[in-house]
Amino acid sequence: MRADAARNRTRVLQVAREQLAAGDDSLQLNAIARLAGVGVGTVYRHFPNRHALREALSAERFRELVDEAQAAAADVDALAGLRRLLRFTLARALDDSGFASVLESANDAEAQTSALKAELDLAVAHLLDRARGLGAVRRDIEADDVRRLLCGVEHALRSGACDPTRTEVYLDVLLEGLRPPR
Amino acid sequence: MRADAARNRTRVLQVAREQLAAGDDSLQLNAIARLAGVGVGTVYRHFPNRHALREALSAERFRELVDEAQAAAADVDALAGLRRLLRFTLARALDDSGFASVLESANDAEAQTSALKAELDLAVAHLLDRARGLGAVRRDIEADDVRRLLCGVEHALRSGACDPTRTEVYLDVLLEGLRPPR
Amino acid sequence: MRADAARNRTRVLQVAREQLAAGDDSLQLNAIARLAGVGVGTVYRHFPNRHALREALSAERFRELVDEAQAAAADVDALAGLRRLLRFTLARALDDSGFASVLESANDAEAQTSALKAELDLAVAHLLDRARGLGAVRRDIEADDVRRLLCGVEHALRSGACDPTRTEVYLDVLLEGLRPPR
Amino acid sequence: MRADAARNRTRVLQVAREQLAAGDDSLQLNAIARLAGVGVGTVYRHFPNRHALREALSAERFRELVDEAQAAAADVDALAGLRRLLRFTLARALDDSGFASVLESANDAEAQTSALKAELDLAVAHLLDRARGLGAVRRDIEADDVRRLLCGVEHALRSGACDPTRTEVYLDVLLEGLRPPR
DNA sequence: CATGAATGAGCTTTCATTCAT
DNA sequence: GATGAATGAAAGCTCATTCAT
Repeated sequence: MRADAARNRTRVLQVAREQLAAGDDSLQLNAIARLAGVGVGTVYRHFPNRHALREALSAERFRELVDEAQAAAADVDALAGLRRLLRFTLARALDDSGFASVLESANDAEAQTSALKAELDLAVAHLLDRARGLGAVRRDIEADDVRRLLCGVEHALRSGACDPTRTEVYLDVLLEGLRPPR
Repeated sequence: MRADAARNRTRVLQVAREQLAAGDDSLQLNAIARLAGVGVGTVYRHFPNRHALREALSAERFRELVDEAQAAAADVDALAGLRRLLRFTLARALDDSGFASVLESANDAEAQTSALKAELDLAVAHLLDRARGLGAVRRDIEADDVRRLLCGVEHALRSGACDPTRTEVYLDVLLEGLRPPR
Repeated sequence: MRADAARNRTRVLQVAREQLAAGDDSLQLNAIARLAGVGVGTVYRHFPNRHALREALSAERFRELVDEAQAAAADVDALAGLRRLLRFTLARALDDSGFASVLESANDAEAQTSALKAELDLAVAHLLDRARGLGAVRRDIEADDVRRLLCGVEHALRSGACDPTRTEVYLDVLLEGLRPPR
Repeated sequence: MRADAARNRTRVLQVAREQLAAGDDSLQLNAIARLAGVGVGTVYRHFPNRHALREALSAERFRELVDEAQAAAADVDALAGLRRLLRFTLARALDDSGFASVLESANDAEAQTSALKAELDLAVAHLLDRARGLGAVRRDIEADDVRRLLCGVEHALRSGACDPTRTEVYLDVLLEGLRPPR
């Protein structure tokens, strides 16, 4: 990538982050372009739509999530690792709706996002396999399902007053639900 | 309500339904007004925003859901009733995203919707109470939680290819998750 | 027209005039909207394109031209009237390129412009008829031709350094050319 | 000029001609570059703007016009030569708006164009001188004026439905107008 | 209360031009 | 000199919402 393009890309991401920090989730590409001192065309070239921008904004945190998942997969106690990973992911998704939407979307704008998602699902698949060995996870659930269900829980938590006790309860419901039926 | 007002309201709802049936979920108030041969202002008077319109469109089906919930609450087998009710609700929400959004929203536009929701939650509360007596539902879950979690599951199902087997699995995960932890 | 619409229309025209006075012939609808404190949509609603705006800006001066043409048609000396009218029109067209483009265009955006043009051509037709009676105008030339040829002369004058003596010469060439061939 | 530069220049001109032949008068430098398999920068190096490209595209036909003018200047019947030359030029300008714009412009992009124009004006000046001797052209008209007035006539013909009879009439008006006033 | 023209913010595309490589 | 990705100004459309009539 050309140096000036990289510079502009960085400025755009920086401004977008400032907007989010200021409590504006709308990520209006026009406004961002103006604030970044850049033409709209430049923003659209780098990020063809809002979702692509969200993906770029989430890339770093997604990388961290993948690391976390890999650590969890290597945990001695698979069940504890699973619980910790889901709690970690849920907290992050609740904190950052952009991140949640990237995690949930079935249509990635950037190949890098799909790659990260694949890496995540791979680590989670290992984790699930080991947990299954302990009788802690049912047979008909894959990494993909866990990701989707977790986003569902995040959704359920968002729809209503933010109540920290609900977070723990819903997370527990999910973990119990993942166990093989009695 | 004046006779012409009632007529207009009916026409608007009818056109909105036609639009949805034609596969257009956008419910653009301008377009609906035009197709209904009515001013935009008239549409806005009856339905201050898209969500209010969705509520009106869902009222009938919501009423049916409440009936179903009351029947389930009266079922001899509370657990079977719960499962049947959740499956019924999920099917409806998956079939009709407007209905799903009304079911999920914490901010009702119309008092009637809130009333229906209260009636629903009341019936579900009874059902849960009885199920709890059978050891089939954990203590820290209310009717409200069930509604939100079900919407979460609906969300999880939507995010990805429509796969009927997933519907049953996710529903099962939810029901298992609702049971008291082992 | 609604009072607010009329107000906005007026403001837009006023700003457009200011822009022209400031030497900016580009008539950018976005810029005008901004300066007029009005949305772009409003400008586009009133004036679907730049040409429509030019027509509106020229309406008054076009009306004056029609009056002048009617006066010329009533002149005792038809030939003098014709010469005076052509000189008047040419001066105006050279002074105001927007006016010239409205005068020349075959595709009017507003019906009012077409009406004015018809009125102009009617007056000129009378004038030509009388001049023909004096042997001062050839048979195969209509009012429409005179208007187009005058715009051609304006064009010829514009293409090159502005030289007042050329104006008189070219005008004379046109008037001599309109006479019946010897 | 380097061999590859010459090759590129040729390819660009060829593609531009194909575009014009296909009815696209916009001569978009980006599109032409793409179709020519060449960078935009290369097109801009050869032709700093659209007008420069038009001049290059017209060079050959302009050369032919100059030849025609020199032939006319050598014609025994100066008046017939003048008429023939004007008719020839007008036909060419009407057929090719790019050619017309090059003929008309007061600001040539390429020195070669200015040279051709000078050569043209010289031949026309001779022709006019001889015609003046026959009393067929007024004193206050130069070759430059004839070129501009002819472009004016072309303009007048373009503004309106294409009507071959008008071409002859307007041309006649011009020739009559060029004669000394009675 | 009904009406719908009017409003204007926002979005996205286009394209002439620049400039880093 | 060649290259073409990158730039950003401008254009003009869409549509939710308002408000004069």
